Amino acid sequence: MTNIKDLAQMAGVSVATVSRVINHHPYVSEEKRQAVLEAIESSNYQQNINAVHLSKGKTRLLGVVLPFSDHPYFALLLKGIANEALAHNYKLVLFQTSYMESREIEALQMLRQKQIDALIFCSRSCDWSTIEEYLSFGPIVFCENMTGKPVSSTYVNHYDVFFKALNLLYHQGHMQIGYCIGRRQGTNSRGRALAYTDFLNQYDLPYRLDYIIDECLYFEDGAKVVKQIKQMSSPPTALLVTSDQVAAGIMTCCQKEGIEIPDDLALIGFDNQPIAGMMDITTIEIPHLEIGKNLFLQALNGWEKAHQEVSATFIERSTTN
Amino acid sequence: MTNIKDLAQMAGVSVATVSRVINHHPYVSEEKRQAVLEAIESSNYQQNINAVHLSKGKTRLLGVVLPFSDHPYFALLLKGIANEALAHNYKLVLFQTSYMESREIEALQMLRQKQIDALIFCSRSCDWSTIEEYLSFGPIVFCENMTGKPVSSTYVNHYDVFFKALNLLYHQGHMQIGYCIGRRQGTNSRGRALAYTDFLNQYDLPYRLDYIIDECLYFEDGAKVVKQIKQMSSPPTALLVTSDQVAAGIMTCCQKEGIEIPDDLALIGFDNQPIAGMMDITTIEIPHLEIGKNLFLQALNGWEKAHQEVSATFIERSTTN
DNA sequence: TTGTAGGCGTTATCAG
DNA sequence: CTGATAACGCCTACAA
Repeated sequence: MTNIKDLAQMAGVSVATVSRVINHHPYVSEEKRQAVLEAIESSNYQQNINAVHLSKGKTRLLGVVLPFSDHPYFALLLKGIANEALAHNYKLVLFQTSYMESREIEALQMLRQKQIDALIFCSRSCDWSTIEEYLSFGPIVFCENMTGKPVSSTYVNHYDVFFKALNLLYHQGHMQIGYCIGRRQGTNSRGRALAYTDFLNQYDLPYRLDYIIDECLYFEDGAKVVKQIKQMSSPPTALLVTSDQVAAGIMTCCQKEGIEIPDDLALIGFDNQPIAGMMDITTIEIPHLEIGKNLFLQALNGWEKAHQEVSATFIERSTTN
Repeated sequence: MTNIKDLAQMAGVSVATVSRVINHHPYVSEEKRQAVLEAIESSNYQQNINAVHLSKGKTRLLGVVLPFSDHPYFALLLKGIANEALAHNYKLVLFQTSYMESREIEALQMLRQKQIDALIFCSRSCDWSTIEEYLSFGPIVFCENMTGKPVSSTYVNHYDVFFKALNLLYHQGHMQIGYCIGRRQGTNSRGRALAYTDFLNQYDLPYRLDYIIDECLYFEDGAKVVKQIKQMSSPPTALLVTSDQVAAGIMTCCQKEGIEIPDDLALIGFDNQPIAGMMDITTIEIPHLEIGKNLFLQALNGWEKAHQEVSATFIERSTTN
C-alpha cells in the first residue's frame, strides 16, 4: 500500500504538498499538482481513511439505533435518514437492538470512542439517565418528544393525533373504541395511552383493558387481533391501529370471518403506507422520510438543540363511516 | 480526553504496560495492573478506537450492500447477518443502493480505504469486472452463485427451485403458468428465467411475454398483477410469485374480484413469511437467517473461498390443488 | 507557494 | 515482566 510519503518521493515534493492536493487546498503550483496527480495515478494510491479519522477526530459515520429494520415504520425512517446521509456524504452504522438495552449501550459506546460522529435513536429502551452519561461525547438525537432535555428531537405529537382520531370515531357514533399498538413502553406509546384515557374520561366511557391489544407490528398480527375480538362478549366497534400493515391484516381476517367493515368494525390505520391505499383503509399519514431527514440534519448540527414537531394528516377512506 | 500516555504517567508505568492491561495481555504484575486500572477508573479514560484501527489496520466493521431494507427478503437476510455479527463483535455499515451502481462503488471504496474489513453483497447491479478491481482490498462475499470466481458465496439454486415448482404445477394440470418477480436483472432472476424457458421447452409450451410480471416486491403490487391478469384474454391458471408478500396481495385482490384460488388461479409464494402462514399460501421456504449467518462467516474467513448452496423447502398449503 | 516537524492514540517489536 | 521506540498514515501549524 503506497502512502503519501511514497507519493511525495515519487512526485519530488513534500508530504504536505501531497496532502494539499489530495484535500484540494489552494496554494499549490499547477506543476507540482500535476506531478502529484500523476504519482497518485501510477501508484494506484488509496488514502487510509483511518489515519484521516485519527488525525481529524471525525469519521463521517452516523449511528442509527432501531429495534428492527423489517418494520415499515422504521424502514422508512431509515430510508429518510439514509437519503440525507447520502447527500452529505455520511455513512450509516446500523444498530438493530430488538429493544435490548445492551445494544443501545453498544451504540453509545461507539459514540464515546469516536467511531461515530453522532447517534440517532429512532426508538429506545434505556433510561434518560443512561443517555445522559454520553451526552458529552457527541450529538444524540431522538424521534420522540424530548423538549426540555439538552438534545435535539423530531417527533409526532402522538397524544394529539390519537386524541383527535378518537374524537372523530366518537362523533361517528362509536362508544366502544379499542386500539392496537406495537408495544406499551416508550414515550410515543405512553403518549397514546394517555390520550386514550383522557378521551375515555372526557366522555365518561369505561376503560376496558381488553380493548388495548399490544405486540401488533406486522400484517399477520391482524389474525391475533381478530381472534381476540371474536372472543369478546362486547367487542369494540372501532379500532385505532398504529400500523397500516396490521390494519390490512385485520381487514383481511375480517373478510374471512364475515365481519363487515366499517359497519361491524371501523378501522383507522397509521402511516399511509401503500397497502392502505390499495385496501382503501382510512389512515393517518406520518411523513417518515421528512422526519428521517430532519433527524439527520439535527445530528449533523449537534451543537444547536432543537425540538421539531411534525404534523400528521388524516386521510379518510372506506374503513370509517 | 485522557490517553494512554496520561494513564502511564498517572500509574507510574510505561505506555506499553498500559496497553498490555487494556488488551488483557499476560505478563503484567498484579501490582502494576491495579495501578493502571485505578488510573483508568479515576480518569474516565476512553480508548480512541480510530487509533486502534490505524494501528491494527482493522475496524471490525462489515459492509452490507442491499437495494432496500424494507423488503422482507433483504430485511431477513440483514437480520441473519446482524445476529452473527453481534456474536462476533462486529458492527454493520449499511449501503442502501436502490440498485444504483454508484452506491455499490462507494461501498467498494470503503473497503479499499480500509474503513470496513469486508463486504457482503446481498444483491448487486455492477458488473463482475468492477468487483474484480477491488478483490485485493478485502473479502467480498455474495448471495448468488459465484462458483468459479475467486470469492465466497452462499446462495439458493433458484434454477432448480423454480424448475421443480413449475413441474409441480404442470403435474397438477396447469399448462398456462406465469411468474412474478422483483426485477429481471441479477443472477438469481436470470436463473429463474432460464428455468422458466427450459420448462416451457421441455413440455413444448408457448412462451408468453405477458405471463412474466416484474417489479413485484410488495403486498400492494398484487393489485397490479391482478389487474394485468384480468385484461388477458387467456390468463395464466397458475402463478409462481417470488415473494409471499406479493402472493398475499394477489390473493386479497382476487377475493375482491371474485377470482377463486386455487381453482381459477393457483399460487405459489416464496420465503415462507408469516403472512403466508396466516393466509395459508403454498410457498417455498428459504432459510434467510441461515444464509445471512453464513454470509457473515464467509466474510470473516475471507481467505478461504467457498461456495455454499442452501436448499429450499416446499410447503404445500391451500393455494395449490 | 513549499517543506519540516510534531501530533493524533495505539500497538508491537525488541532489548533488557 | 517492563520500557523505549518505531511504526500506522495523515494533517497542519509554523517557518521559510
